Amino acid sequence: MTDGIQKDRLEKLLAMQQAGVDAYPPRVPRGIHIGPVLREFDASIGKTVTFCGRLGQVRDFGKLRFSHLSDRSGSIQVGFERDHLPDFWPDRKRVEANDLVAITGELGRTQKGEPTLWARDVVLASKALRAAPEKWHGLQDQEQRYRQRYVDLFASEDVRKTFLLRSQIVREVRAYFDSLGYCEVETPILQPIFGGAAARPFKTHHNALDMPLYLRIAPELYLKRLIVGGLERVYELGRVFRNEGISTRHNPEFTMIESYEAWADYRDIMDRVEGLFAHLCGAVLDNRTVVTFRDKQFDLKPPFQKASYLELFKQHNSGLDWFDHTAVVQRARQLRLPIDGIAPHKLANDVFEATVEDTLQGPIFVYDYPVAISPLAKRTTADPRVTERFEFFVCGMELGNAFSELNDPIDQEQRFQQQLLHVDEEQPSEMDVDYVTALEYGMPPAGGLGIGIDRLCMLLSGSNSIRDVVLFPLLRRVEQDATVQASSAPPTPKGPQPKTAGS
RNA sequence: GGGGGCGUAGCUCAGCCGGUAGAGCAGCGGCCUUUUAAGCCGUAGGUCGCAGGUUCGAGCCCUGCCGCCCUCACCA
Repeated sequence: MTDGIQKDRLEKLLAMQQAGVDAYPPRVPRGIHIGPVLREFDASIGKTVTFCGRLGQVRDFGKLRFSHLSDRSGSIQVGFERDHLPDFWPDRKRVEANDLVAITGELGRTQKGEPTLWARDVVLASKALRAAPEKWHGLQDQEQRYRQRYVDLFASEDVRKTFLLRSQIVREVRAYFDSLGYCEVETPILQPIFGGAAARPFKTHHNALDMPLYLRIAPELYLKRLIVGGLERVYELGRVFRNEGISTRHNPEFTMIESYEAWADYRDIMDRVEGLFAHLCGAVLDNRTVVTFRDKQFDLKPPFQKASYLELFKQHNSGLDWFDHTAVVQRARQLRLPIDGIAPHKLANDVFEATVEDTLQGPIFVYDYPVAISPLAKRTTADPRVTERFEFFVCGMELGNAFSELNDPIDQEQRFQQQLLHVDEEQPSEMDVDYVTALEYGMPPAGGLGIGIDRLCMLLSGSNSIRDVVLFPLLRRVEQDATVQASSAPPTPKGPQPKTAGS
């Protein structure tokens, strides 16, 4: 722990403590936010205020010192004058960049017009024992940015802005569904049978019940039980977990919203998606509709493009029929896709993803997916091989998935049976019988929707990696420094070391 | 899991052909009451990711390992 602590800072701390200063006082004068004051600064000149925040680099002129003080809302210059700070002056060099302080002073401007808080009282709120990253370059090391997000956040205004934007997006997504009469619900994260998507789950165990459990890969099957129960419009915004690869678009735990609306079909849900984007552009992008993502511009103003899944498949595979297995295998071979042991419908979808997905600049709705890859969606009346389902894409990235929910219990049971023929790690090994039972009690026609909130945030904030919109992305654990372990647990001379909490 | 790149002072980065470990910022001492990447003078600071190997000699070459980034595969 003492590894990164700077000796000089520790010495300053000790010197102040010996002089009777509490470097970590229980409370300090509470201030007001800097940002609002700066926005109407001229009206505040001459007033005495208190600001609390983190101190920036000090510019020292002997009897005069300047620094900046930053809080969440903004940053203002602080002027320290010897003649106005008789009590603080002896400690001036012990309170330095990165320390947290509460400063009371008079608002004014310098000769060059810079808004400045002329300090009259400085209270140390918390002494920092580590230095902040260099002001000019900031924190460049990606790994350190993710592992020590707290540093990244205070060192970079852009990072702060991104996560404040995310907070706003989440709030406005909720507001949108709330405004349509949806109610927010919470369903189990620990599930005895996982379902609602195709993905490998995380497995865990409940001791008292001596029962294996899975962390949910989707809330879908529980939410539709609530539609059976008559809640009519529900959504859940929360974490799901998929035990799969990590990439710039995938984090093992991610946030998604799923919504279900009774008496609606997938066309209605398209309207919901467009409505949501319109709402978000208004509420979090100041009515901008064009965003820059991965060096391209995308106009999120509805209506979005629409294209049929099977048509797109044909277009990008020289007229190939999705259902012609022999031809699909041939094409897959041509594309050098893995073929062995892949179920026909999965292979055909692999070909779709390999040939079509990257071309979907969007925003675009891709609609009417084959039933074989849509086990929970209702068939179209025109073609029973196809379902009323759409996904929507921006920049080749899938943002969401929606369909007219299958409410025919007999069809649903058959499809579950069908899935059990191709059991792999991504499929539950048993049927969710209770879900079928729920459908047997009768579920109204309903339209459902799932949206990846992290990806939505990537798009709206222009972030290239999901890790830039997840505060603490999953990273491999690094072995703690030996000195840390030694100081946190007394060494035992023999026998195996008990594992410390968190290991 | 495959391919590519990276890891040097608290931070940002140099380091040639293998020959004493470098700069800027931050720190410390000094000067300065209008700076805002302040300036000037001085000073201190290193497990070169870890472990081996080759060599008279390794930050540099070789092998293994650890971690991160990009990319492909799987997925949303």
